[in-house]
Amino acid sequence: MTAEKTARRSQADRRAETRAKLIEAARELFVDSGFSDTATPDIVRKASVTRGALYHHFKDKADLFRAVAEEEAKAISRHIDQETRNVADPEQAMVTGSNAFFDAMLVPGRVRLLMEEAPAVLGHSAAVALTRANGTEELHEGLSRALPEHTSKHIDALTNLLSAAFDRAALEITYGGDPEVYKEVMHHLIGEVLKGK
Amino acid sequence: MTAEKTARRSQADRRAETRAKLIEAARELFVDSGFSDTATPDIVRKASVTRGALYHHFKDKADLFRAVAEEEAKAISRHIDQETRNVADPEQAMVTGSNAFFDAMLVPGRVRLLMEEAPAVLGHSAAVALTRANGTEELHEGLSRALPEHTSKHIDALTNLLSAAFDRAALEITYGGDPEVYKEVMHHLIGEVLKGK
DNA sequence: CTAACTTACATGCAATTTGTATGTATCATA
DNA sequence: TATGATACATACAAATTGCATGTAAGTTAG
Repeated sequence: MTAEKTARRSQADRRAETRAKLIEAARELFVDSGFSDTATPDIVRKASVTRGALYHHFKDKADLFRAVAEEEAKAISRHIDQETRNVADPEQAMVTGSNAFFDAMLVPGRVRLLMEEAPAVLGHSAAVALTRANGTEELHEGLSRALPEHTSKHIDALTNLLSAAFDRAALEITYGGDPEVYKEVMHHLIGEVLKGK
Repeated sequence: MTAEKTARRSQADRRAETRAKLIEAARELFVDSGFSDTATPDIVRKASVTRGALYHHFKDKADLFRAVAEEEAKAISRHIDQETRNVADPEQAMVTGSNAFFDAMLVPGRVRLLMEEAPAVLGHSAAVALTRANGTEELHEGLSRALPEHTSKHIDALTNLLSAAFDRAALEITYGGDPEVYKEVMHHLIGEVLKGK
């Protein structure tokens, strides 16, 4: 039974554990204070490790932020995939996916991390690449089916712009906007686009 | 004739001049390196003033950034207002305003400052407040005329979401996206929404 | 089983950077 | 021209970052 009492942990286990502790502690502080107002000594204190561990696992502070943001994006992806997994109809998948997106974005800190901090810390390209995997497929799929006469470049662009609207809606909701209003308007928006065939 | 040879400048003139120098130097560096990778000693060196002057005029580095961003937003506003000034028809004003927006956003650095850095440095609310004055009136006006059956809350939200799409389009264009494609899709998007009456 | 090696961390340090406190020059005004 | 206010200049203390170097824990060849 592999002697479970602290002794003789495998390297992989040690590694995974301290990485996880760092990412969790960093997430909390980045959410509370933002990237540049969070100091590495605070992070490691909260994680109960040393700065040496941090710089062993991550290239620099921004690299740690990247890891945090990636975890967050993956969690969102997982949630959306799980919700839409059994929805066959493309149009229904868009609705379900959209609701799942808003649902996932309610988790405290996600908006702050992915939409406010990430673009500045990682740059726009890297930031959208993170959320690129979030329900975009369902949206893209639905749009290209509904608008077959459009070129793929146009569909891509349209997906991108609607995706930006989704992001803004989530942003406004976390800043006190009425969730129902924004969801309705968002669905209205998509509805009009789909109708426009 | 107020002795124009460096001597005896008015306080207001001194003030305005060093403020302008600081804002201009800071703008260049913030655009090139981002907010947190720009150091105040570099800013004042480029502006040919001292750090004392900087902290006399601005509360802190973020306050200087705010001034830079405000200047930028005002410049955009001026350009849009100028272009739409003589357009009476609300629907035409939306088209003209939209083109003016994209035009204004082509000025190097604007996207970086207002859309990438500002949300992280000033927070989302302050950042959107800056661009709130940018062509939003034309958009809001056009939408509420075309969709009279919607509540004002819904019109506000719709304006906000379309505004986010505009922003994303400008962002993608500066990152190499095809301007024509994004403009077309943006106009298509608005067209569908207006039609949907 | 142990010596050699690799990985994971710990600690100390040097360089920047920020904001402030305090001093000085320039301008306005009575 | 004296007095006050405004606009800067300089010095400094504290905080922060990344790296360099040292040590311990884990892995593997023989």
